[in-house]
Amino acid sequence: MGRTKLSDIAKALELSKTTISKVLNGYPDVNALTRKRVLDYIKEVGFEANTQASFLRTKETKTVALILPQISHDFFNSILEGMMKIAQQTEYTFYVACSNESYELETKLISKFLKRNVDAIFLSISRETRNFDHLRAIREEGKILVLYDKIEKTIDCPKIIIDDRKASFTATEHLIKKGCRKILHFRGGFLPQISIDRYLGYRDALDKYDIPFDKERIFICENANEKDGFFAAKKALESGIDFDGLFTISDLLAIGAIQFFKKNKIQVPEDISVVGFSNWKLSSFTYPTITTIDQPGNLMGEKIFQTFLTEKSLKKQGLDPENRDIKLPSKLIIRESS
Amino acid sequence: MGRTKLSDIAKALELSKTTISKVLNGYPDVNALTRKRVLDYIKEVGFEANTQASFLRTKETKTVALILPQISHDFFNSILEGMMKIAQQTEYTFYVACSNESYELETKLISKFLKRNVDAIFLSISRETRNFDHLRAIREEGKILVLYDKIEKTIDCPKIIIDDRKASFTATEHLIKKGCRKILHFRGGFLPQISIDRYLGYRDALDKYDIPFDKERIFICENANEKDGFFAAKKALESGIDFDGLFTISDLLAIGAIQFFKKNKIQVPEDISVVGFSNWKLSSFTYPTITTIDQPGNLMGEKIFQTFLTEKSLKKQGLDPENRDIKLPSKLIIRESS
DNA sequence: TTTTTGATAGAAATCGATTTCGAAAATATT
DNA sequence: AATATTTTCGAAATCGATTTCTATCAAAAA
Repeated sequence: MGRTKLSDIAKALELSKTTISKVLNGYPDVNALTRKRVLDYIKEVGFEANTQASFLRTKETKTVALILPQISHDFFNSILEGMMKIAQQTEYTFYVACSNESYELETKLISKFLKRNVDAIFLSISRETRNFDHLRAIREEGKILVLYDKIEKTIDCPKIIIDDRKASFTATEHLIKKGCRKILHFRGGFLPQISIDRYLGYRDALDKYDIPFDKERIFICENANEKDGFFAAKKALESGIDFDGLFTISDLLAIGAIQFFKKNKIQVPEDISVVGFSNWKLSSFTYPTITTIDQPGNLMGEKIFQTFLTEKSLKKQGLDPENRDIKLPSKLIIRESS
Repeated sequence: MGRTKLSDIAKALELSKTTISKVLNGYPDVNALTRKRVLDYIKEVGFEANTQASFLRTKETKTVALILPQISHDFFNSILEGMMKIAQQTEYTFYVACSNESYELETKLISKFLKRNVDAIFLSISRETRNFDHLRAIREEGKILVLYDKIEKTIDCPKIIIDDRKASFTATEHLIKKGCRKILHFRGGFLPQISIDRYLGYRDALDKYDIPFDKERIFICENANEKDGFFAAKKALESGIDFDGLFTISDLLAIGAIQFFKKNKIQVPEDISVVGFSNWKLSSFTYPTITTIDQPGNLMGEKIFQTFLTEKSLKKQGLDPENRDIKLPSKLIIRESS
């Protein structure tokens, strides 16, 4: 038996494959009555063209690939969730893969997906990535690239990001309004754009309230996890510099730091107010619960996919899109740690 | 330009497409020297056959689909993670989708993936699902089905599960050894096999230690989240029955219950010992931290994929596999709540 | 020397769709 | 009534591989 195919439909309706295909693809040279007859029958038997076979002529697979830098991360998780919700309603299916913050794996995955002829690749650049030729290759193959969260400004493609600088400004301003004047900042590495932007937001807030910046209060945490937070807090205490606030670029860093503070009888928020970033689910279950920035992951997932769809339709019309970057707003969630 | 294809290789080596294809697919009627020449050249230019085109003859897409019932759930997340790690090393790519515990969406997704001609579907059955015809349809189309975690015993296919009954036994036994004799059990609905098995494990432990079973101590929580845990605890307290222990089928239920207990000055673990299930990341950050059962999600993800591979190779050899179910061990993680 | 066999390679059909181009019929124009 | 134009449809080529079947040539057997 097997799945019904175009030729089955043609035979059943005593028409040619050509005509059926024309109806399917909206060609004008089909009689209105014939068209209706075909459409009715197709709906009745639930026919859909075989994507693999169509590909040979159309070069479209109706397939996209989402590459995440991490998988066990609430934010990337909710991006995945948001994208699923919206992509499942379309004819598209999507591959998911994880670069594990590795440049090598990232290039391998992209090459694999290009060989699979995906229509688009959605990528958040890995922490390790310094070279961007593999991204240009995507566009050279005529595929659509959408960068999200960790982007590279010099690549010509749509980019969906959180307004990190503003979010950081809000977080830092919150600490200032709580009375903090000596605010530590646990930042990420030097390269990822988000790490830079969050640092700049922190500086913006200090500037606005005429608080002198002291680079001794900045600590770099390459891996935004509890351990790094714990040790950064340790380094801060041992450095002898005084502090009354802490803004970290991840909730896990905040948790690690708070664990260290607890151990050393530094009370949160009495002695030091702490603000994290990302609104991990667990940040509302810790003791104390953690003030943080909520990133709209679901929304971002949806926007990525929608952006792909509009990009595709623009391309089909031969139009050149411009200013296609999207900045999503974030929200300060105030909890016990501040 | 475009990607190199079989005919390009044939032209470059002055051979026919046939011969190249034969080398690719291991046919014997190719001269050893010719074979080497082809293989060398293929490696040099990094050629791989176009999967979509191959499909037309072979009916294989080198594609599988993973359907998760929930996405924001640490356990299912680590399954995804484990599967990625192993699948990324193969030529396979995989689609991911989420049924959201909905029967309707589950059937839709399966039908979508079958239309996409995936080689296999990996499914954890949704909470709502009562009818299993859509699963039989997968096998009737000649595709491989692997059930994991939430399985249906009557379907003839490989099944990968955690030994839930034993895990529950261990968890309950742990409470008994801590001195509890009046142990509450917050269970799931009546249908999912895991809910039944965990309940049976609880009973097993009571039986072993000659503790009378009291059905008044069983509370059903349809949604294994904090809210349900909170209200189940409330109902337990209001029912007037006494208790000194609690075993729940999810960490979130435990967290919700503990929140209620805290509010009502019932101390954990002094007044009541609590054990959850799943080892969510957050269960080690709550106050108190939660004793729980760790499910090897990564391992399960790997096993699912490996099982598919062996199932496929058996099928190719025309062998009928038997006893292909895998039960994975779990581990009790003892923390402050008990 | 002739015939048989085995090893090796290619021609052509095929998978299931799309798309180009031409033919036939219906309609409009002169 | 003759011609031009539209409408409508289908034959056949095509996409990039696989697979069957046949052809060739050399070596072995007769």
